[in-house]
Amino acid sequence: MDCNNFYVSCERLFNPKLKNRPVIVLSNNDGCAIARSEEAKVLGIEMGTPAFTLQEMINRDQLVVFSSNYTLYGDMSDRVMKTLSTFCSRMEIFSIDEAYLDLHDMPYHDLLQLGMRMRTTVMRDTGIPVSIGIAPTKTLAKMANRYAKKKFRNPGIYWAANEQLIQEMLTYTPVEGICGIGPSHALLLKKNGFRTALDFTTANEDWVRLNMSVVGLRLLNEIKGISAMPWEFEPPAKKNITHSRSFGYLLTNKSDIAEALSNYAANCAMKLRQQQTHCKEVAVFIQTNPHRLERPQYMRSITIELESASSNTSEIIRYVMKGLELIFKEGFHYMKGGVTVSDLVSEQVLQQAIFDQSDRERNKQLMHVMDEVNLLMGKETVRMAVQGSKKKCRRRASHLSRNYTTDIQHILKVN
DNA sequence: TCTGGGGTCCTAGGACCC
DNA sequence: TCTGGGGTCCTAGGACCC
Repeated sequence: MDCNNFYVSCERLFNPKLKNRPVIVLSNNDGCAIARSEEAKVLGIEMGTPAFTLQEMINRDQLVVFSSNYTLYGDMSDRVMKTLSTFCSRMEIFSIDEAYLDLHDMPYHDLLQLGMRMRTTVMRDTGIPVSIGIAPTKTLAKMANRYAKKKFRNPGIYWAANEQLIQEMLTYTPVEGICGIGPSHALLLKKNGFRTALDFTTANEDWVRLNMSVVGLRLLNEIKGISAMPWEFEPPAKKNITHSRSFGYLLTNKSDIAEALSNYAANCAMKLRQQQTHCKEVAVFIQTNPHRLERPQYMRSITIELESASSNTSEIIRYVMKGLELIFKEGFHYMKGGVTVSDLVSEQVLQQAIFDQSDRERNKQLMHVMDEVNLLMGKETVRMAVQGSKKKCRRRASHLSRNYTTDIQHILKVN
């Protein structure tokens, strides 16, 4: 199952006038287009088109544009997933707008009918249009989903129920349309005479292993109908957590960058606590604008090992500041920076460093109180001094919609 | 002025061990 | 004719996903 133009669909839901109009949703900082309505696709707007190149269309009212509103999309995603899970408990949520359902043991003879019911129920209960592909393996199911979108838009569903229907789909799908084949492998395959997914099924296994590693081999099996991707019904714990952003403006002062990075660090620390892990490594990077080749470029990152694993906001900020000291160079216009925490360990199996003097239990309570207050009063009510004031938040989002489903102040009023 | 952010997995090669 | 063999761990870089 895959939601159609998900972010755009969420925005339209609360703004029905946007039906049949070209609509796009922009990335963070209103940088580029990351979701497009069908009408916007027809206008030729590609994924990743920089927003400033679309300004004229927006001014002439030919295009409606939104900043991304992840509070809204996240909540709508929960609703879609909950609705789907009433049909089948063996469900793997793959991304904010996609899920795999294991229909293997479903007591249905006609899976097409089941799929139709899922679609209409999700539409009725959440208002989000979805497409469904049904096939023997995950990769084929995903392909069936794309095939449904392209060729069977109206029912929005494709069931590759037998060899012949699978073959039709494989013939139609070019190699780059296989999920898992990116631009570089697509090029390689085409150079070697494999144009469609059906061509790929005839590829020699040793050749695939050699040129595309075990990942390619797995893919080959999957499109031959042999399942090679295990199910993950529980979301696995994250192995890294990154928070990185364009600053919104070019920064030259170390203190401004420090403020931004400490906010990113605080976010990482909060996510660590949410999944009950600590990190043993902190990495920081800063970079200038790579699109401005005429200006001096600088980009550096550094990874620092912690003395003992931590999820403490002030401690992680301290390491990030230390990293910044080491990599910052005067005289550049910095555009973007980020913090990654890695080498994560579960809170339970913590080992304290021998010379670690800090009062762990007390700090833990402090963090707990901070998280509770922030949960109750809104994100970032309690902050570390180095994070600066919330008002100075530089994120650009000039076309933000309301949090219709999560904030009582934002709820729609009906006259 | 202006071009996103957050992940995962795999491989080759080096360092190191007995 | 010929230099031992068999491992593990780490890292950087590549490829891919939404």
